[in-house]
Amino acid sequence: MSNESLPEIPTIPDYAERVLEVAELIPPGRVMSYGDVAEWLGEGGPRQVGRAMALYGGAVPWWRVVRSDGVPLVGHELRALEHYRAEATPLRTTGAGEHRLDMRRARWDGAARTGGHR
DNA sequence: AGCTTGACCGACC
DNA sequence: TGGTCGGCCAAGC
Repeated sequence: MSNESLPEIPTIPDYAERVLEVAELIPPGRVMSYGDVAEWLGEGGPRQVGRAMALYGGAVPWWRVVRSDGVPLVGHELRALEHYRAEATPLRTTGAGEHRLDMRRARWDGAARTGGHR
């Protein structure tokens, strides 16, 4: 018998939960692309990771999971850039004066290594 | 069952 | 540097 007075507990799909875990592993000042996360996870694809982040990413460092071209999350550019500046994440300025992540330097592959070093 | 949509990606031009 | 195109894979309608 379910107690109808209890608050509804949002259930997070298992896959999404794994995505969130990976997001939490990314060290400050570094980022992973949606595709990187999917690849490391060995399941799903970039779009699945994107969906998971869109729906449940609010509780984790969402700004460290980005598009592979380094464009800050649309709709949250301000907040994201604030974090990047605070974490000293490598940025680059485009000709139009827009800030984008310098993926060459900011991309983190540490999680892809089993052991350890670089 | 089929079509559209999405916090995507890589190749091309 | 920047725009377009096709592919991708699951969720919604």
